[in-house]
Amino acid sequence: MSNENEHKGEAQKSRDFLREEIDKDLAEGRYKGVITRFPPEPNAYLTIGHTKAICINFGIAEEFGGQYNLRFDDTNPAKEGQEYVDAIKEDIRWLGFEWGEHEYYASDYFPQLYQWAVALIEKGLAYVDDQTADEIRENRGTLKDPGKDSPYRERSIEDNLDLFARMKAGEFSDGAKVLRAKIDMASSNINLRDPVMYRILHIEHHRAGNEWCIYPIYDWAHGQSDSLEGVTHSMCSHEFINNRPLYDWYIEKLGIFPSRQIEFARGNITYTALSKRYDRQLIEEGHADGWDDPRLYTLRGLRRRGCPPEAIRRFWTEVGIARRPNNIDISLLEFCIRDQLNKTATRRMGVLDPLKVVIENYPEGESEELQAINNPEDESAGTRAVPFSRELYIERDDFMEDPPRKFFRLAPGREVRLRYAYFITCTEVIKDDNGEIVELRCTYDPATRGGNAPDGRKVKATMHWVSAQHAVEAEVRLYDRLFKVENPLKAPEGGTWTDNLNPDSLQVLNPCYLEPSLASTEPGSSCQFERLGYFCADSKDHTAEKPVFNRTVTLRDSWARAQKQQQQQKK
RNA sequence: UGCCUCCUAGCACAAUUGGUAGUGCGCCUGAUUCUGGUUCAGGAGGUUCUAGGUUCGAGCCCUAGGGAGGCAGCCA
Repeated sequence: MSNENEHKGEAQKSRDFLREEIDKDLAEGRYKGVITRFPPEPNAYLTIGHTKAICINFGIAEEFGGQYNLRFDDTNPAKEGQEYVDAIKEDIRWLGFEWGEHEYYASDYFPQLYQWAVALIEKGLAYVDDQTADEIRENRGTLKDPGKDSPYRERSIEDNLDLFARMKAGEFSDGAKVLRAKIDMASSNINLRDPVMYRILHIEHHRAGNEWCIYPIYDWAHGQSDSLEGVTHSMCSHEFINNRPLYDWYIEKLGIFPSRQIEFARGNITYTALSKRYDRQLIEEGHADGWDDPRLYTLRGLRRRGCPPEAIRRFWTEVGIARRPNNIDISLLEFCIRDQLNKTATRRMGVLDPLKVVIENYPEGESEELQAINNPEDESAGTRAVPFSRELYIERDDFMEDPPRKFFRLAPGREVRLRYAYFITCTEVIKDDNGEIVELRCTYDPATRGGNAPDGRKVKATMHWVSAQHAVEAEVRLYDRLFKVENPLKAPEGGTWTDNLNPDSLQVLNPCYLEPSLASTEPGSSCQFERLGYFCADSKDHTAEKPVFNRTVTLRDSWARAQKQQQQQKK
């Protein structure tokens, strides 16, 4: 009671216009409760772009104690299929929403839609048009100029009823006729220039089979489906704003439950090309490895990359909702991923670019186990044992022979801490004929076991390491942004958009050396490689014998940032 | 050039509906730390697209202009 806001969580963020509109509708008694829907077309895999609509529709319904429906907008059998239905359901569940019994299909409404179409014909509000697709397009006019009435516009109701019935009966070939709403060919809103309601398609539907050869167009199916389901708030992206007058027209003329469509701006994200068309091209041309390529922003790709679903939901609440065009910085998503994983991911040690270290005063052939904390942010995660021995691997860039002033890590004569283990001091650098460093000789201080010096002396760096004889060999895939420019769809002069691809978006490291506990990681699960980043055991290729990890995102790294800045200054 | 929507720090959004601008991310500084992570403290950064007008007072209302995006599938 002391602070009501504390219990509201996300909802206490200042209210966006959608929630305000719903508040108003409820207060005015326009609707008694809240029912929303997410209406995917089952013709592609979901991307992070779709999840904004899911989070808004499902999230708001949940918040208002209402109901949310998953409805497949399966009105175009030419492009749709069951495999997408299954994939979409799986992806939404992974995101964290459960629609329960409220799973619907526009195709289940085909009979009702047909009856309503007949009703509109009877009211003189719809007619069968014999014009070809080209003629219809020509007569629609342009953005500036009004359209022309179809020569078939004034057919009698009887003729229309008869023709429409025969369309349904399969008497006509694809494209021979359409049913159109009779509205206004001179409307400044092109959607109102006698929009097509039905087209003839002699194609089997993945659910309705061969029962139908006429299929409703989006505008004619969508609003009516909303109404049938009692959807109160049909929240969709901005590009449908010009369709709203038509949405309202159908509902009004039919006199059915008045669902309300409200539009919000879709979320554009820097460095991404969120569209099935572009993803498909990337896959077909081999720039990406399939719909679950970890560099893609499909939900399958994100999942395989190791992005937790909580991060995606958090991302959209951080972004907020507005009507203005936007371009969200991808680093906000990265922040959400790190923040989530920081709280939940167990810590492990893994060396990606190994440099051998021999502890000269550590007895040969011996080893011991040291206790390491699994997650400093979560005490309940407990501890584990990590083996230590005379020969170790450390990260190559944790050593510099001739370090600059602010480099705190290992260097000749310098003492650092090996995490959870000992202080070591570098005594000798061994190089090959090319002058390449191949090995370091060090000594350790047995008194610092566990990582602290009894005499209280400090070191400036703590480094991760792996015992050579106990290490597990693994492949690690370092993913980076797929594109090197913020807006990948903007082709460079004289080139195409794929010229924007980042050639270094995937770097495969092999062999990497990981602490032994990592071999038993479950495919798909995440952990932090200390000091490096968050990694995820690959859901396809990872096995105990041959571990494969994907880098989800690096840790924030102020040292790397400073380095980068220095390099840029030199230029 | 028609219609629709929009314009507030680098990015995304707020501003109790007319009372001289805040939040998160990003950036910078410092403290803490067995992760150059986390956490904490502090800081920089805005002519609220422009110009007029109404008003004691305008980010908000009015007028004009500018800019961005969407719309001409028998796709959704």
